[in-house]
Amino acid sequence: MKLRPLARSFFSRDPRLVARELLGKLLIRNRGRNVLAGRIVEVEAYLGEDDPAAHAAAGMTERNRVLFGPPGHAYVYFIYGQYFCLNVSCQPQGKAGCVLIRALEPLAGLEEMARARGLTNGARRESFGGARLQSCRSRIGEQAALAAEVNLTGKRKLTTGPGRLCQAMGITRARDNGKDLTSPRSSLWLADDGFRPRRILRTPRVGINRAARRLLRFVIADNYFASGKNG
DNA sequence: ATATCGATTATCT
DNA sequence: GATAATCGATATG
Repeated sequence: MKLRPLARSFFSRDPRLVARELLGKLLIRNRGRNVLAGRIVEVEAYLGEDDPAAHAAAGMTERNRVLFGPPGHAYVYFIYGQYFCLNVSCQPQGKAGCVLIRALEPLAGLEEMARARGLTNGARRESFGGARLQSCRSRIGEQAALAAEVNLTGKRKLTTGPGRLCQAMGITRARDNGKDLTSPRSSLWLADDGFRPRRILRTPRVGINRAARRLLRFVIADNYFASGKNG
């Protein structure tokens, strides 16, 4: 399947539209020979200065200035003393707004991700593949299939959650804040592989106090890798 | 299965 | 000095 980068114009719109349409797209990390990739399955829209929950609400500061710059760039911030979160700037230059990427379905570089997340201990180490799960079911039987599902559970811990996915892909403020996400030559970029979500859910945003009732979280319905419920 | 809590620091008031 | 767009561990039903 061919990968198409997302154009600058894709991001130069209302964050609610961008959020909805980012579902199903790919986030790709190029690190020399290594490629880490995941499909976006959960996002949140943060509007401009009229959204009290947005970092842009109080106007431009040193931290959030990427939000006021050109669309399609990474806004990475540090939170709770230990995690990073990745956003994509939206709206034309001068107008703030962004989409927070909250969960990925991991597709490539899972061993690397597990290492970055500190999940390489013991039984979780091996066998992340879906193909292997199929083969377990047919060849080895129920016992092994059960073991493979344990691995699937582990797989969910790689990139479900905004802090986790940044850790898995090595995304930090120092490395990635302000980076252009529309170019395949960038070490971090967004792509369309033709996938379209079947059904999309809207819910309140997670972990905020202000404007807590607005339905600005978008999730691919029934996706195993979205945060919250289990698969 | 749900609830609560501690970690740890850049950023803003 | 208080807060925070989180996570993982622990406690409890």
